Amino acid sequence: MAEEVRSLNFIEHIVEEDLKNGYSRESLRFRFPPEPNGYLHIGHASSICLNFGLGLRYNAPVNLRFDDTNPAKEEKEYVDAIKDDVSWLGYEWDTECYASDYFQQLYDWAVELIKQGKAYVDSQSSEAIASQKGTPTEAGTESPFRNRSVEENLELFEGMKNGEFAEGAHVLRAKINMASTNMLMRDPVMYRILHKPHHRTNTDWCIYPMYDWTHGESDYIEQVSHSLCTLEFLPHRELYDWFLDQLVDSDKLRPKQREFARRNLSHTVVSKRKLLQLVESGVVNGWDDPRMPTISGLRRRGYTPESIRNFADTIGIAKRENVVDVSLLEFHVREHLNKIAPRVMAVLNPLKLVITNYEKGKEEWLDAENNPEDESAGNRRVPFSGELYIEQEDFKEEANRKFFRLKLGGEVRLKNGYIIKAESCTKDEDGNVIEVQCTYDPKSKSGSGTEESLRKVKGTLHWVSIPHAVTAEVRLYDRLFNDATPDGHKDKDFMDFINPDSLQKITGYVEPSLKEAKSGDQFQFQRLGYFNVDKDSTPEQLVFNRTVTLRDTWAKLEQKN
RNA sequence: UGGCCUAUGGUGUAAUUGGCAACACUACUGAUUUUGGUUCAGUCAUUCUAGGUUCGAGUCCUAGUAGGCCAACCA
Repeated sequence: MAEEVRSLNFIEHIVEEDLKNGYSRESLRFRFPPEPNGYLHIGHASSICLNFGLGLRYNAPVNLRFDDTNPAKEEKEYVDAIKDDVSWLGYEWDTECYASDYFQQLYDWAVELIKQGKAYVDSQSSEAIASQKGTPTEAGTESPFRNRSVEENLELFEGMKNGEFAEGAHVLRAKINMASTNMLMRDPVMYRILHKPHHRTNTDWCIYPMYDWTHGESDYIEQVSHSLCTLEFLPHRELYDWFLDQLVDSDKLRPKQREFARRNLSHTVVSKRKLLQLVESGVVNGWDDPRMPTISGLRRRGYTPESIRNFADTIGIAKRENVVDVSLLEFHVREHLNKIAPRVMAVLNPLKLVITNYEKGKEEWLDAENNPEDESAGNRRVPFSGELYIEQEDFKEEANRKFFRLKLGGEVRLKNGYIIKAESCTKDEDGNVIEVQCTYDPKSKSGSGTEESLRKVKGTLHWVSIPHAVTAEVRLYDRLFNDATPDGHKDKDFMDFINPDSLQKITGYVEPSLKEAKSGDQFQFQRLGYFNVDKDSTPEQLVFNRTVTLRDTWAKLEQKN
């Protein structure tokens, strides 16, 4: 067993340091805390892999906690989708938690804060409160309600809870410091009135705690040791700590918040608003469209959990701005699929090839290796006949020596089959080649062991026997955006960079072994790319998605010329 | 004009905490190959700038520069 030496990321360094300074290994606990207001995307995947990866590394529990404090935006549908996605990525959470389970405890603590004179009910409009907030360079001014008596605050807060007031009538604020250089410390709102049913607590509550007054406290209740979030929450840390200061019991673990940079993927957008816009404008066909950077989209596209986990592991975690090139993600799917995907033959851009010296009506079943990378994958049989499809790109009447494919008078091997020689071709009135006639060498059959079968020819083509071919709908996906950072331009909207050719639906011809392929099955169409069976697929009408093409050095060569 | 964070090849991350700048991807060479795939070998850096401390600085200090975050009854 070669021990892989991976250097620690800065979060792991922090944990190691804490371990050295008295934290016990048993006290470690992490959490992944999504708000159930949308679908998880590749950015969340990084966070999931970070937190659950830490759990695996330290054998520590990881909670899946839903940060469900805003009933206006949240739905059960999202809770279920999130659970699905985390599970699919291959992780098991210790406890399924909901911030809404802590509403009563949070309320009791808030009452405690009021009694200590550290929180007060403000009865101004949100606009008035905002205008008193000040700016980053100017201190704010104190609310006229800041010094209400404890009794009055208690009474009003209870009234808020009991539904005696309209939305917006009052809020509960922490009494901290209106002159703080940190805007978040200027008497932040802890509770607002929302007469909206919650997907779990229904109408039990009509006041809802804000993020800052929920997150750290939830971490504390769950005894999470390290609460990891993205960098934009860094200014929240002071407040996170202030709230904890008010209520932490010295014999219990005190959670700490640490921040890392969110990962940005090139050629994509990830904000919920923008993803929603893509869905609603019909640019894509839903949240799980294979072009979407959502986890469900990636899954439908044919990405494997392993490939996403390896990707997350490779890009690591740090604190600086970043744009990870999508080619790294593509590398990881190819790497994984190369090991596990059975090879099959499919022709997507057919050109008819007739073998003139092959006996009319004859068929043969040729032996084909399922996966050269995996001996245990075994073999299958592929039907061969005198009329085949090959790719149009694989034939030219004339070409230079760099062209390893079929040209008139040239030889090529048909994968798993015979060596053929192109003799002539026929064209339509526009001059397009519509059929190629060739002859084959009957002694050159692959695996037959004859001298002729061992003969080296430069090119090998994939093919499908026309009488045996199964037609299938094939969806060729490409990047959704033509720009590396579609939402990184001040003067242009990200929608301006939509790639109009991100989806091309064609009819392909596949070998008959694919007839039984089921939704989710993954294949390598040899020389073309990796494809999976879409959920739209039926036994009558197969549907394949192209996950990613194979690396194509020939295409690059051609492009240069 | 305030506070805070960040800066290492084209990209992302490392560097035993002051000791030969490493790994992966991309790109480019070449070898192997019944997938122009895979695999294998190789090429690509004034560590943002300027000073300083030190035998020695990516790492420490000072001053700049650039980028990011912060004024929701969102999370």
